[in-house]
Amino acid sequence: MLRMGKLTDYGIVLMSYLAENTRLHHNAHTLADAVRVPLPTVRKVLKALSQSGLLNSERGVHGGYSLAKAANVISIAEVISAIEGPIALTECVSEESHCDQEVHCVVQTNWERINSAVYHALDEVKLSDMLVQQTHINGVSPIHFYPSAQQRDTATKQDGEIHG
Amino acid sequence: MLRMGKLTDYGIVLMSYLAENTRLHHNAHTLADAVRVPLPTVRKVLKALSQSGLLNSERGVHGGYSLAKAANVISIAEVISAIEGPIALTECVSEESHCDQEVHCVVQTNWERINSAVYHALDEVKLSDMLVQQTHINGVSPIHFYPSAQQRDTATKQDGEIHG
DNA sequence: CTAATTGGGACTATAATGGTCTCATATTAG
DNA sequence: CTAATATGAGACCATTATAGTCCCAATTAG
Repeated sequence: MLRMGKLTDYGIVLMSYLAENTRLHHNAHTLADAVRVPLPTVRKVLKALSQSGLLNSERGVHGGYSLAKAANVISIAEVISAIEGPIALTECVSEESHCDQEVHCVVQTNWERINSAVYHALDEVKLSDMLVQQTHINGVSPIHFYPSAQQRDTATKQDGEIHG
Repeated sequence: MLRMGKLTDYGIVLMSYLAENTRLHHNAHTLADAVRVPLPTVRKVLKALSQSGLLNSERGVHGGYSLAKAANVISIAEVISAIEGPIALTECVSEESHCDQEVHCVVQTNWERINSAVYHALDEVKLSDMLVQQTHINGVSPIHFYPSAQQRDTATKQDGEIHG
């Protein structure tokens, strides 16, 4: 399986939630509650998202987070990059890598071709595309991403995967 | 970084090498030597590739491996799937997953959309695309994927990344 | 029968990830 | 001005996944 971290998973869910509920006031606590993910973990993700400029953050008593751009302008590639770093399937195509065997390597250019294909694919999918197909009216009812606390607690404990 | 295992990396290099040198006889030892990757590891990768039907294998004294299909028919998606398993960025979209929270999860369908985009992108890149842009004449001179054993041993040891 | 080769699977050390915690900084309310 | 609430930055550890290695069975040629 081509791997993406759980944190990135959380990130997309959080962004989707924020895109759905633009009216409400969102802080880390509220979001952790809505998304049913432990608060410290949610904070970590939110931190990364705001550092990358995808979220606006405000400190202080009435601080919180909000989308920095419209949902149809934010691509999934951006969200993934914000948390996983630049999209690159192997080390050698990323900027910081300095592989000793670089001079001898012939595969590099072709790897960039693969990465480019993946990046463009992810860049065409926008955050707003994650919201469609919901059976609710006009954005009034917020998405129910996760089971309620009670449901989660009564469920036979699996491995904590947040969606399945 | 969106992660792909090193073994998959080796796999693509091996497949590329086989595509370049269809004439030669290839066994695990020969390939390990050509690609400058430890023999046991190469064997592991070759095993996975032949199990997925991308390589034909023959046992016995003069056994070895050869491409099961033409290089322009084998997609990178196939090679990746052979080693990493089905291409899925998160657990929930793979077949075997059985997440307790499945019934409550609304994000799933949209995840499939992302995965589909990535898969199609990788499926359009063929193994033959990895061979172009080489400055050699008509496939006579084999690709020099890796430094010679001497070069590798004298190089300051990094983390063993095979290309960069 | 012996040598060479792949097939299948177990095993271990290392590295990456997820998750948590603590303190510093900022902002508002009273 | 102080207390309360919120984010920012970063250290820390346990768990998990991966890479890499090794062993033995099965197969084939000479």
